[in-house]
Amino acid sequence: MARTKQYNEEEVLEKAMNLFWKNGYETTSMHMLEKEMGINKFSIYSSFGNKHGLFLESLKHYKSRVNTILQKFKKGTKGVEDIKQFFYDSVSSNFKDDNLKGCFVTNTYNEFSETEDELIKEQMHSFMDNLKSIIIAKLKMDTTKTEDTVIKQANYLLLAKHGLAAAARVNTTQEIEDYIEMTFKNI
Amino acid sequence: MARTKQYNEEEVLEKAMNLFWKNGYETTSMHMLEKEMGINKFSIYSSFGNKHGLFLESLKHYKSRVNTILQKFKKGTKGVEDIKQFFYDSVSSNFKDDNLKGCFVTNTYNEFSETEDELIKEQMHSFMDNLKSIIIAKLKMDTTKTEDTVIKQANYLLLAKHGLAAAARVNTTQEIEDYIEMTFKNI
DNA sequence: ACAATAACTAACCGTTCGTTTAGTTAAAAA
DNA sequence: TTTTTAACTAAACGAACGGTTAGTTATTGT
Repeated sequence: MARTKQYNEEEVLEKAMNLFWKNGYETTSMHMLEKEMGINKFSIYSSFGNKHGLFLESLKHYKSRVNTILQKFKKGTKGVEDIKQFFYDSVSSNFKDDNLKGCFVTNTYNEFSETEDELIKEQMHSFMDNLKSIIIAKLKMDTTKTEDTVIKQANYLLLAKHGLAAAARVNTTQEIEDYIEMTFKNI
Repeated sequence: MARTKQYNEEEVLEKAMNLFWKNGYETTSMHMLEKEMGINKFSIYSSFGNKHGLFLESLKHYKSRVNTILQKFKKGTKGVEDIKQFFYDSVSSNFKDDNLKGCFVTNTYNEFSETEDELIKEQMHSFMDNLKSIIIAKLKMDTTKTEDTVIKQANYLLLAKHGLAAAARVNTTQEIEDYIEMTFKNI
């Protein structure tokens, strides 16, 4: 063997993820990534292939990070109350260090909505489908709801979650809280 | 005087607006604008200064176009019912010619949320503030609501409208309709 | 100690970006 | 008809983009 890597791939990936999360794909340049990750282009390309590959890995890394919240959500037994708690958990990470970046998946969903990038779309759909099925499961815990009501409410909540993630970039904690409370008033 | 312009400034601005609306600011290149507007770079620069100026004019043009809907909204006398109708009016234009572009102002709001562009932010805030004051006026038509309730509901609806505009790019007519109906169940 | 090899640096690749400008064309004023 | 001047064309500008590569450095197994 030969020389060992002087950087930790997961560490620099975390930094890349934060930059992509904040600025989106197109706005983040390789130059910015070099500076933020603390390694140069050669190292980035040898570790992640290209900018697109690095972005995909950042997305996957993000998904594995939010998996903690998602697992807690899945395990809940309180139905609608779990969904509401999940909403709160999702935005709370945003207000930790003053970085209002929204949800990385939702941001990406919006930025790539007009493109034909299959790899990105696959990541988006798997995340959304998973989320939807969990929401449906929670709603069905209330056995008085009809199948039709469950579907309608699930669609509503998914859209509300989408909007919440987008709004989390620009709104205050209070506005977000009011929004969540109001959203669950009639569910 | 000398030679007359062979293009109509408002006509080419309309085309530029549609391109910016669909793709956002950064993704839209001057080359694309040349092709779409049907005039070349020189003409664009002499009429609109630069890309940023053209974008600002496109935004203003958009705002004057949606002013029709906004005036109708303002004139309404049915309170909450007017707000709901405004939500429907806002998304209906999207489904006319299969172009799911959302709301141009909201798209811009999201794209520029991390920048320091004062001119853009000014356009955003004037639009949002105006919208909020109209919503508050409509809510206050129900005199049984307390001031606190009005503010909370106004914030809720503003966020819902924001989310709706973002979702209009990716969701189906049915999902959008369900979302609006469900949104107003909580008011 | 030394050869092998992977990690590194830095300069450079071809494109495309937004913007400018030299040169040409055409319409209005004289 | 001639002069003036703005509208036009097209080529070029420097900077930045994502990506590559020749050359150097350092660590490993022998």
